[in-house]
Amino acid sequence: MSPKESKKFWLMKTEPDVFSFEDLVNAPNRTTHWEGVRNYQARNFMRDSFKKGDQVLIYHSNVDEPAVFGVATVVREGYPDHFALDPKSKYFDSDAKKKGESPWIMVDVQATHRFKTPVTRNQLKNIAKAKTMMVLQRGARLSVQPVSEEHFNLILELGSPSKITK
DNA sequence: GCCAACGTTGGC
DNA sequence: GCCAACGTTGGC
Repeated sequence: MSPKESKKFWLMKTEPDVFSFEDLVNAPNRTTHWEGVRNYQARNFMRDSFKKGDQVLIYHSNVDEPAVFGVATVVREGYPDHFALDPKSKYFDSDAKKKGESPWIMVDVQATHRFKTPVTRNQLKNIAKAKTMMVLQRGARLSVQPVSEEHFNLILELGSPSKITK
């Protein structure tokens, strides 16, 4: 991939009932493996394009007030999501089990900055420069998506990030 | 809770 | 390969 095509900024959705930004902050070393992505396009981003040091906006979906809560960084690049092979996991994939290997990919991310003010979807919808963000488009279900540097910086300004030091 | 939009599956 | 049926996502 040429440098021009490489992406440095991403957005990842999570349902906070399942795993919230604070869960990430409270995880050992503020780091977790981002398992359970079961969409090919999202997987391909993690497999082919995620690089160490890339920055990721963490977005809460499927809640009353969807919003970006903070920033994480990629600390381990794509590797097989073995939860697909574990019958006890909610992310079990019986086809993968039959083949004996997982076609799914996860990455490790570490929380770096918490927003003093989460940047809400409603807020973004009212900002002209943000309207083209993928996450705001109607029917945009992709759970891992690229974000332009401009949009990333805009959201950082809006969120007043503070570095997490604990 | 509703339902539009989307991705996947499978019959043909 | 088409496309209807189905299951899921996720905003509202």
